[in-house]
Amino acid sequence: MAKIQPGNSATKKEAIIQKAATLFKVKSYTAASMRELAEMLGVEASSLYNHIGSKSELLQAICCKVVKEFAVNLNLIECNSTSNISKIEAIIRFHIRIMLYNFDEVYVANHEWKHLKEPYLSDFLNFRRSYEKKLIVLIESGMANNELKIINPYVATLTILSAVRGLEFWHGHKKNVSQEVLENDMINHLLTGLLR
Amino acid sequence: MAKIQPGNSATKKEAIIQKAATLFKVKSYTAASMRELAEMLGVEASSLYNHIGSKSELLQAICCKVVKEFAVNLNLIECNSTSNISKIEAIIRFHIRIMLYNFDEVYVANHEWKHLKEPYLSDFLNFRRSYEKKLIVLIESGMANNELKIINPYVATLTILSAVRGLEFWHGHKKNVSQEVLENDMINHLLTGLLR
DNA sequence: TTACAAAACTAACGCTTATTAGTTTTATTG
DNA sequence: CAATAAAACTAATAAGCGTTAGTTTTGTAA
Repeated sequence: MAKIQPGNSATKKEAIIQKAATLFKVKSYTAASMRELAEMLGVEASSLYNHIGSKSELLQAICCKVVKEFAVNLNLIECNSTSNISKIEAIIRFHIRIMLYNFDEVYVANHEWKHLKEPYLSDFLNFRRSYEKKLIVLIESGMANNELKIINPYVATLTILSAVRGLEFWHGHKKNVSQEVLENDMINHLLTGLLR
Repeated sequence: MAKIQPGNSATKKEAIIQKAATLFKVKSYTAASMRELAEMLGVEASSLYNHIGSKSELLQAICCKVVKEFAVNLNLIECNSTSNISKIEAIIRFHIRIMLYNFDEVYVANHEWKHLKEPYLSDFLNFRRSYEKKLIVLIESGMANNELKIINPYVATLTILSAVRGLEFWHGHKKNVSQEVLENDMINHLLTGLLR
């Protein structure tokens, strides 16, 4: 009869959510079982239900937490940064850092949101749409005042968001590239291009 | 007692694989059931086993087909293109086109490879690693002869591959952006940057 | 020490899963 | 028309799933 140790997390529920994120990342949401999750925590599956409501609640908690972190940060950047370019820079840096410090949860939100139930699924997709839209506006504004060259703003946004999303692949290889090089070179690439 | 119609596919097995790709894309591999797949084809689940060996064989077929298409194309580009820059251009164009014409299969390969069984899982990961490595070498070569500016070649490769991988999001919005604009602007962005 | 609440346990429920076996229908060929 | 092969069917299997009910243990505070 082992007990769930909150560990770094504040509550036992948070400890379960954190372990769930790790499990869902490795096995995917549908393939992961509550019995496996319980084993990671050293208890029986049914014991989890003293702390959580359901499996899908775990996914909701993970995705919701990630959404909040992106929302808070984008708001911060919109208020504090000056030029459009510096805002784009700050966004890229944030994506790299959240990938470093909250990898499991961000990965699960990016890959498993499909299995959210309503209304959480709609909420999640609406947030993503609005996040993308804000970036498009940012880039359009940068084009309007001659900071940026004229290309399709949706394509530019897609390129930037996809590039930072792809940082999940960097996570396995990070020993070869420092965080500073990654941030600076990716910003350099996306802003000034690869051509000499 | 409906029959499986090969439709555009050559054989009935290929028809099943194509429908499986669509189903796995929408529901994910683990959440998709053979009963659902059978329903899409208008037969009972057990009837599928007259044509295929197992569920996981379907995933293998999808991933294997995608790997082959990328392998063949990269080989073609390496032989026929001249400068490193034109090779990179050709690779980006190919990724955009395969996303347009083989979306379901590429999507499934990108998202569900995790559920491949050995040795197919190792084969898939090895291919991806070697594909990435070839791009790194391409970029290093471009830097060596002053075509490209000096940034970390792994970061540049990650940025490019992630950007084209992110084209899965374009698939839902493609009505607003033509294929030509997408190809040209993404190449423009990745090669010459966003800055004016 | 007693009382109470938190959180673990065991056992089971009803359901879904991929897959197999055995049978029947359909289509093709001699 | 008869024979054969392809491909459908029905029915059942064993395993695993999330979750619940009821019970027992554990830790805390009066």
